[in-house]
Amino acid sequence: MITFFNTLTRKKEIFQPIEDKIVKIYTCGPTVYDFAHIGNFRAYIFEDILHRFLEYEGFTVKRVMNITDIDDKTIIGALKENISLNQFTEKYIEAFFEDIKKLRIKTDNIIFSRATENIPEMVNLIKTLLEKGHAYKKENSIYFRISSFPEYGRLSHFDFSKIKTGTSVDADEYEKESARDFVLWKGEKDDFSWDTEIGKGRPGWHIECSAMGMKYLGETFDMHTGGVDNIFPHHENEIAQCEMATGKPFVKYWLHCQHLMVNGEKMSKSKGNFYTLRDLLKKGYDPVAIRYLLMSTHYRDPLNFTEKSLQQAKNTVDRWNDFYRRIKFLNIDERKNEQISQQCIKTENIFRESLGDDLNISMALAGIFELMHSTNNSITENNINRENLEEISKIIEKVDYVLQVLKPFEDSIDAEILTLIEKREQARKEKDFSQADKIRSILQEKGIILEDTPLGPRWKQKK
RNA sequence: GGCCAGGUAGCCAAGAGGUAAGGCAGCGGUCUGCAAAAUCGCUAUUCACCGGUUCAAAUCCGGUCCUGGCCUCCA
Repeated sequence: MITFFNTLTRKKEIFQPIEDKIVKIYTCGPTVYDFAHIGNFRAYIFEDILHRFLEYEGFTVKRVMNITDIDDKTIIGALKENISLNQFTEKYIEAFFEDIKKLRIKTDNIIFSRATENIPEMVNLIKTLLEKGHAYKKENSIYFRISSFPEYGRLSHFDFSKIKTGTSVDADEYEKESARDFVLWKGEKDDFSWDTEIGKGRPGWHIECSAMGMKYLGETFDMHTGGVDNIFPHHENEIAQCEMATGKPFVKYWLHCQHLMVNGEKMSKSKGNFYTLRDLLKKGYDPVAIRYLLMSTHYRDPLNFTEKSLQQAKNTVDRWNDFYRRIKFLNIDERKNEQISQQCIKTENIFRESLGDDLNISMALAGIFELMHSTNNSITENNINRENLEEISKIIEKVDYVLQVLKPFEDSIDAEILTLIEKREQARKEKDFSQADKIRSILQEKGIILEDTPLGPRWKQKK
């Protein structure tokens, strides 16, 4: 059984996709006007875990992520640099893909959909809304008429009769019938316009996700995700647009992840308290550790980012990899340990049940640590055989499809370093420990860490 | 003001009526020529606070305090 917390009902619900074994997910993606910060990536990592877990559970996942390449910020950026919108957004799109690759966020089986490539779909949706009387034209812009959707506020659980309207009113929105009405189509006011059946202009923000979601996933689909800051107004507006246009429910499950905090405050561009992935990599942090840190707190809890936690995450990831390396290269074949075999089965069950419980990752990880613990114990007690080790590495590899913390083994090494390792072994045999230690520290400076095992020295790259 | 999330050891973090998982760091022991890795042991009578319900509460109820978010672009 899989359950997810649905923002719509504020409850954990049993997950039942509309079509058996197929899950259709729309995930809100980046606006490509700058490098994404790690708060943004927290959301993408959460979605990545969700996606990978559903695949792990045997679902076929059909997923769309939008790339918002037309909005005020991208336009301002392009104007500032005096280049075309495409030229401007292209470099941030590229950067985005570089970054998510480093964070091991999957890109296969995902449709990355650019707003600028889906203008006709948006125009069609707006046309439908106009025809049905849920939208109206004022000046050259088109607005959604909220009064025609009585359920407005269902997702955010706002009672609009009790809420004051926002104070800031956009200059091009003064003609709205009601202050809450939101723009579907912004009438032409600069060069960034499309000439369409509904007039010259460009799409509003909310319409793009609706149009692209329905284009690829249908009028009703399983899941829609994003950060909690998208609940209102973005996702609320999407529901309004889609359900008024199609007369059908838009999305079954809404999942939202909490913010990444810095010094107790939301990490955001406007506050200036953000780290980009690039900032952290420049400081020498390991992208896998960053992934681990961002995924190891439950997605619905706020996570306070500190470099100290990042260091902790790095140590944990190192331990994980040390363990994996250990069992892969261990040359031991004593008697089979039935308890370990049992525990392997148990570990996988815990992993599945925990992630199936609204992605309880702490619990899932704890299960793996228990297995590591017992395995190490069994190794010390010589109570383990090759078959056990294979069972264990199989589990570790399997869960790693979801977690993505294992690193490839270093398979090549300089001949020069190899010679140094041999020289040190020779020195140790001759009990010339000062020479041996000297070589060891030289190697360390070169980023090679030595471990002396009963079976001879083992080396690893310093991480 | 309305709505929402959260407050559990030095740090991170599970648990949601049955007597505090796990990780990191630290300390002590084993192993080692010394390290590293591994391992063993120790590290919250207590879960923001105050009442209440119960045989039993970190978990339920009432109240209080604190932090953050949304209500305007935002993952």
